[in-house]
Amino acid sequence: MADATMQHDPLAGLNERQREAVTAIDGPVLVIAGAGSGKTRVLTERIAHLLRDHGVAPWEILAFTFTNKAAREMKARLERSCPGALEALWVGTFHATGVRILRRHGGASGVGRDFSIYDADDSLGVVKQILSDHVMDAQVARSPRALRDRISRYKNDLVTPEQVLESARNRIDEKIALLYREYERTLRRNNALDFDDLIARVVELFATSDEARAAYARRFHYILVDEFQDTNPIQMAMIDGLSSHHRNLFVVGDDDQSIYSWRGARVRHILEFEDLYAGTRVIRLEQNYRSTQTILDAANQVIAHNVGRKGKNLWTDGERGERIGLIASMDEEGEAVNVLQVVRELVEGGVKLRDIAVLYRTNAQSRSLEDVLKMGSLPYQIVGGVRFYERTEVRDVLAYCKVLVNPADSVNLRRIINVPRRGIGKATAERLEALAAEKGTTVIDLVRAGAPEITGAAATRLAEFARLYAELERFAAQHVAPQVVERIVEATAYMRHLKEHTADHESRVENVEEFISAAHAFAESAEDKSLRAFLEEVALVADIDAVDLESGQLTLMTLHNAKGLEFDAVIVTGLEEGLLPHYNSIDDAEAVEEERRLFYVGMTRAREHLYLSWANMRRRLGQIEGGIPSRFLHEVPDACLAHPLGSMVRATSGGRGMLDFGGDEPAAQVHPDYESMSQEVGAAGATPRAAGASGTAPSYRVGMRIRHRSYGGGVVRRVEGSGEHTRVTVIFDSGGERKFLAQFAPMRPTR
DNA sequence: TGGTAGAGGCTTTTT
DNA sequence: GCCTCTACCA
Repeated sequence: MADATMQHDPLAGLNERQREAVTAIDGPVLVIAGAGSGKTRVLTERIAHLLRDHGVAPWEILAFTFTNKAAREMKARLERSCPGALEALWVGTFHATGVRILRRHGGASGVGRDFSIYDADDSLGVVKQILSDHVMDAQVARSPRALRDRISRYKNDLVTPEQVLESARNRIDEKIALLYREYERTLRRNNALDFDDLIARVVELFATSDEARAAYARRFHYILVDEFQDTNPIQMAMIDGLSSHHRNLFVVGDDDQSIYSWRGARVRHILEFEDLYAGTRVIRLEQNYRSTQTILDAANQVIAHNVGRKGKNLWTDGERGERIGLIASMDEEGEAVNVLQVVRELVEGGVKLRDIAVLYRTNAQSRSLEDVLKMGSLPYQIVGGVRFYERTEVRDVLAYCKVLVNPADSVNLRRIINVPRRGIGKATAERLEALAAEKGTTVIDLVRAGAPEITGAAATRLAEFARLYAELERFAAQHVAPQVVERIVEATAYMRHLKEHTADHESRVENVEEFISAAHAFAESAEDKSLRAFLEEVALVADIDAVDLESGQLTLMTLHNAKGLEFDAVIVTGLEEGLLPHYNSIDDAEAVEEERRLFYVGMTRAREHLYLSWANMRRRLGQIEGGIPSRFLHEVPDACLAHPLGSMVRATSGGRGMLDFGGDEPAAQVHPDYESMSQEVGAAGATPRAAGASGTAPSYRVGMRIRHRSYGGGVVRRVEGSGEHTRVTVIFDSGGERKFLAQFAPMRPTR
């Protein structure tokens, strides 16, 4: 063991508190880990310490992370510090771990081992199907989405349909309880589990079979939980079922970073952990290794406005650092242009593009940023928004896969039975479903059996579909995931369907191709290359899992997605009343505190440079609304700001125009003199500012020949807008057509 | 049964 | 402002 320690000492380079956390082996431990205090490191080193210095076997350890990405990274780090034998170590999200347990315990969870995993969209399909099959109160049926969310909340709070029914106070509540019950039945009939079930069924399994529970509790001697502040009751029940026996439960979290209460997470779990687990050792990590003192001071001051917290104060040995920049803009487009300008200045100042993040409260805010970025030449990646696997064309192909793996899946069968169109209309589909219900069989079995009740033209078409399905089924039985996916696309002539029936078929075809590539990529790395395994991976991936922070691109994402990440420079945008804090939270003191935590999470992502941005006007749902600078801005001490907030607010409140910051200033500073800034504002319409200090952008005319740094020569086809909003559409000699923002595009006229 | 146009909802955040 | 669903007609 001495040798092992020589190779890698898990305790080297840790501070006293971190060391204490790593070496507190037995019994419950609660680590309150402030932002940037090295909690990931503590978690990994603790596992390494258990493995190397305490003779713990890898299969005795179970660690829960918040994302698959975090799990992957933790495993990679461990592979470096203690190579080998990590196969047996369980590190994953609650959902992924739930699936692992449920696949092993097949029937115990009320579904077969080959169950489908329903995502939010599938669940919504179930709710809609129930609403259309059963005549429901108009009031109940109004919002299927809200109903689905409500069912999800019930499940996360361990509330059964029966309990909802008992506590129902009116007819509507009763109807909802019945709908919830029917939803659960439908899922079982379809041999499907939704996201919440992946954890709920494990809890149920533990409750009904003490044998199963004890087997896991005995196996996993050491349980670790990351991001503990974001666990919800059902996850807590799972943790408790696994650890109540030996009580070797190590949880790490930060009550100030609890931002998932809407998903049922309870800060209570961290605040009351000591009461739940008697004899808990509490360790606080408050030394921050990430941010400058200025950023920490600002974040500390902001979060101090919250009442419901344990209280902590982050400090650092490091530099005071530069002050926080403010970006005030006229509207969201101006904000986007200013943000791009600041990014350019940062890059000129030596910050790498991949170390810069632009954060926002809602996905919708990414649009204006993206519009501007598209026309510039900065490579960027957007995390989230319309998710890849939620696109119609991808879901269609996915639905074929799901039905092939689990033929009882009537929701997805309904999706594909007439896609591409094959003349099996709504009437026939509903007839089949009614027949199946009547006979106590499944739709697919009726299709396979040829359903004698269906006659005429519909019968012929149904027979054709049955033939197609049988062929795919035969093929799927003998081939791996990528081959099956390709076969589906081919046999259904899906690409032709896209070309004939959709307007934007080019990008749709690309998406389907990307889906096929994803299947190939999966098959290259996965051990189990089956379609079922592929579907499982697809179901559990989150957008953030795919983010490549090494890719050299600027990253745009929501504040929620930024949790756990860090960047040299962070720009938090949309700091306006109504956006941050959001409208839906503004009237509720507790909800506002969560919004403040969200802001706090955003601020503490930054290592050196932090910018806060707001706009005076913003389009929301097609309406233009006035933006009042967020109350949170006023909570940042003036001493931390590069400019007094008051002057910046006054400068923009008249709505005179977009503020422009001088390109000659060092990266961290906004324009030093707001008076001169205002003058520039007045002139902004006439003379666009070029990026950096290179003077004004060239003026473009239609027909002019240009040369672009990346795309080469081309001809100007259109010129729109004026001043810094000027957009130029260029047809390149290489064939492509592109649109640029004149002031930023690296191109010039050639004659 | 399939195509189209208009209405209506949505957007807070996601495993 | 955009997407999805519904109603109605061919």
